[in-house]
Amino acid sequence: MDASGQSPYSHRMDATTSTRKLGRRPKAVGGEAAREAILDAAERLFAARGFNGVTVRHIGEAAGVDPALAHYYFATKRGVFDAVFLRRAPPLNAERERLLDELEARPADEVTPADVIAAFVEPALERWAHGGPGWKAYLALVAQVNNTPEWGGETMTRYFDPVVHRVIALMRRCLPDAHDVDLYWCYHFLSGALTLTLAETGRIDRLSGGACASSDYPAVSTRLPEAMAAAFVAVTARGRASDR
Amino acid sequence: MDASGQSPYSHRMDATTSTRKLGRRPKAVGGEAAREAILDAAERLFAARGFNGVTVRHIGEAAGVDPALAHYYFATKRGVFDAVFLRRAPPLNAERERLLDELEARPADEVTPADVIAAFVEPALERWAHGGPGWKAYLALVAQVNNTPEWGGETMTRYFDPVVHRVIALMRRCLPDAHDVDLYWCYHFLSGALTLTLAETGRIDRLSGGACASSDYPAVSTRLPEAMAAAFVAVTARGRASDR
DNA sequence: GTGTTTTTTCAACATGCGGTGAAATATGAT
DNA sequence: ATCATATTTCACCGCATGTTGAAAAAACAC
Repeated sequence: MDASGQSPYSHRMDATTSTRKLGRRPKAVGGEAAREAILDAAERLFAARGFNGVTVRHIGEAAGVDPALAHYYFATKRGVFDAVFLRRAPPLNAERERLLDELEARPADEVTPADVIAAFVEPALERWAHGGPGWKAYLALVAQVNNTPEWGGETMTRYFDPVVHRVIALMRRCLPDAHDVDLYWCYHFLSGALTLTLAETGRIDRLSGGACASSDYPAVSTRLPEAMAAAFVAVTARGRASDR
Repeated sequence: MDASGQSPYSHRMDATTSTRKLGRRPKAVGGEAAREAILDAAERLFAARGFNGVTVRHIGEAAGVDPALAHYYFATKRGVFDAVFLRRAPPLNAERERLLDELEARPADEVTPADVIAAFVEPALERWAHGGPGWKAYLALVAQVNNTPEWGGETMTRYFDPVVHRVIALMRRCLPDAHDVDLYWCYHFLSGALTLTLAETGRIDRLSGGACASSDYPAVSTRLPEAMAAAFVAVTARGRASDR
């Protein structure tokens, strides 16, 4: 379709270091700025209204940019969405891996289920609370995708399964008698509790008559690991007669 | 706009009893059949692809009906959605209320947190497992709305808050030392775990390599109340120094 | 049958959609 | 300045959208 030498759509995470020196690829700072503006706007809009509730024109307008630029950089609307989803996954997972490394280095009897859960949820919760509106929108988007039938499950699998497998493995280590099926189901419950929190629908605010706030990071940070650790312990405590 | 005597869009839950007798309103059985066909098709499509992922033409085609009929019966696409959401809420909540009545009639020390949770989740899980594809789609739709920012929280509040307040009240009765804030947050986690289950994304199937199935009703029914009851107990066990 | 009302079909509307391709502009090397 | 490339703008395409109003068909009362 395009006869130009360089195909435009590519994830260039590099080139940010040498923006002003010469080299064979100057690339332009203006280009990257527009690209990021599109991603930021799309991130916020997709999180608020879902993939089908947003148009390329909305994104362009919100980013202060011609809508056709979205196609120039990402080829298609779905390409914009994928780029949004991809952008913040590596740093988030990297910190999760780092915390899991620390736990793995400790003796097994010095690691509690709450520690493992905290290593999984805390990197997300911390960015959700203190990472700025971009992270907040991104995590709400992840939460939304996690609860979307059909392609939701597959998308989450692709981006987040490796770290989850490590969480399960660590949990297995500190709950040696647990059946794997129980561990998977408990992770499933944990995942649901976490993603509903990140979605920040405001329902708990209304339900509690203002006693609780959807955005209350300390309230979640102290209760979620405690609650779900108890869930893991209770469910895996005894041999189970039924199923499998 | 319309000069005819009877405005067409109205929730007529009556008239089903006297369909064949005379009276001033014969109403027609064909009409109700088409109406239900539209709701069934819309239910399935909205659950699978979300409000904005479905068109009125899709609904008409899936229902085997002219798309304009959707406007004849429900005035607008949003009207179809609201009618879908409304249709199955009363029977679901009615059974929840019935089970909560039973628990309320029992002495407080004979009701466990797991009982209260089961009274809340079991009516949903049972229909999800054995209620047929209509209920399955409906519950997936509820799950999706529950995790939708902005209007998701408000919609859920309107339809489901009364029964949730009764759940909290019963939980307060069997955990007398609990702080209300802790109860609300634990309900929030429970709600997240339940709705992710009902969304049935298939993620746990992939994650577990087939050891777990998203649609495994006994697996959920035995574990979810147990897990979340332990969460309630653990979080509310002690006086909490932080927040509030 | 006639007449009335409800239900269904059909064609069309204004608008907005994702996407395209060429022209215009900016950028930087030589 | 000149040229090549990267970026941005703009007009436009074909198509799908929600919705409408009038006509046709069916259902029913008499």
